[in-house]
Amino acid sequence: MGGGDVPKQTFFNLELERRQAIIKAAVEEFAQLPFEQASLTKIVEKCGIAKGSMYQYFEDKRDLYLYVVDLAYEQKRDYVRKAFEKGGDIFSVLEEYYLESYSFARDHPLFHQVANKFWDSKAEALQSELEKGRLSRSHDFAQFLDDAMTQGKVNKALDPEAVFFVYHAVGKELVDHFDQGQSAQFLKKVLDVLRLGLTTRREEV
Amino acid sequence: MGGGDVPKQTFFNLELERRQAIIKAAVEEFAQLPFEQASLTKIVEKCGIAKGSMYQYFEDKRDLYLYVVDLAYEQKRDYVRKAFEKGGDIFSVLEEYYLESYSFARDHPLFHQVANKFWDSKAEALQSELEKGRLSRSHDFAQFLDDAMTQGKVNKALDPEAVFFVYHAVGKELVDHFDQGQSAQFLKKVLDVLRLGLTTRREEV
DNA sequence: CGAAAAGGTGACTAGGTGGTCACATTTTGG
DNA sequence: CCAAAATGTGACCACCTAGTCACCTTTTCG
Repeated sequence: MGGGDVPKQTFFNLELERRQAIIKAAVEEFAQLPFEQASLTKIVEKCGIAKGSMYQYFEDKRDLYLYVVDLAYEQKRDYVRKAFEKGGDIFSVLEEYYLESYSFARDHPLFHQVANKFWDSKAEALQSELEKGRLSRSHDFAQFLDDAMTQGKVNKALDPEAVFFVYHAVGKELVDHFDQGQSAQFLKKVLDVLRLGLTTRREEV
Repeated sequence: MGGGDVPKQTFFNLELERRQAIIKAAVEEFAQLPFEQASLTKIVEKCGIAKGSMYQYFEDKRDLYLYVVDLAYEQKRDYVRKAFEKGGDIFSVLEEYYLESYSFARDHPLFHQVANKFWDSKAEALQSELEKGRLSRSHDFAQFLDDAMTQGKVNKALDPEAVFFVYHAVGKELVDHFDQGQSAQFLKKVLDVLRLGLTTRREEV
């Protein structure tokens, strides 16, 4: 989630307390509403600074938003990184990945909502950022899947693009529903559906 | 998608031409922007009627919106119905279903966008309508899946809720991407992933 | 000390929104 | 034919938005 212009230097010169108050208010607002509907006015009111001050720290609303989204993904990376470090086959890595995402959502619900809502943004001003994020994700997964297919872990007859498509869809839906208390049990069952497929297998797995 | 208050009688007393102009303008607006961001002012300007007139025909913005969404789903039903009439096993019905959805999106791109955007609505005023729609969908699918499992077409070891979850996620993503020119070929491949699962099968299918 | 630079401010602008209402026009029907 | 009912209208209301800028305060530093 590469930021655009990121905050100006003045923002980092701020006392910690003030900086944190701004971040807190912004995170709360952007967790509740998508970019287009979130209100900068409400943010400055919530953290008690003047409207004009905000424009000393950030170029505009988009700049503040992308900074907050960046913060959220920084936090999230600390969690999901563990899944890749542990290693194992593609299925155990994916399970670990979603388990870590789940922990992140539980430990940092506001950051989780911010990160998640980001992908639904329709605003013109965000489309290039979204495209960047999507490309980097699909590239990472393609690499990962390619290895698993070469190793014979994943059915070579499948279309890699279609596999990515399915995983992307299910992953997004999973993460979307973390707020609403989806259990780790259920996560396992969803991944089973993907692993095994719908039709009954004659072999034992 | 049961409407709320539906249009007032005055709307149906209107000359066809005027009524169609209103529908056309509303569909165009709601196809482009989600409910919250769509502008009633722009709609009345586009179809050349007075703001006040709109409130003679509809209770409010939500009422007009739900009417348009209803129209879209009426059209869509005419397409997807064919999938169920044809019969066949669960896999062929689902393939037919998405093929029909695809045709609908191609024939009525604006209606398709309206129907699709509906599910992303975050507005408080629409949540009860959304819940209604979701419940009726999941009920229909549950029935369908239950039969397929009883007949042994679908692996009985899978969790039905997890299967629904996966199908719902993938279905939504498929339909979302119809605008961007997804081919029938690709659709088949995505359904293959669901049918067969990721891990290689020892038996031939 | 004092001047210049940096930081803070909130009233203000311009532009939107959904919804209303007193009034004008048209249609209906006794 | 005329009154009453139905319909059409757009200026207007209250409320919101992102962003600006002239002015004030604080900090820096020669």
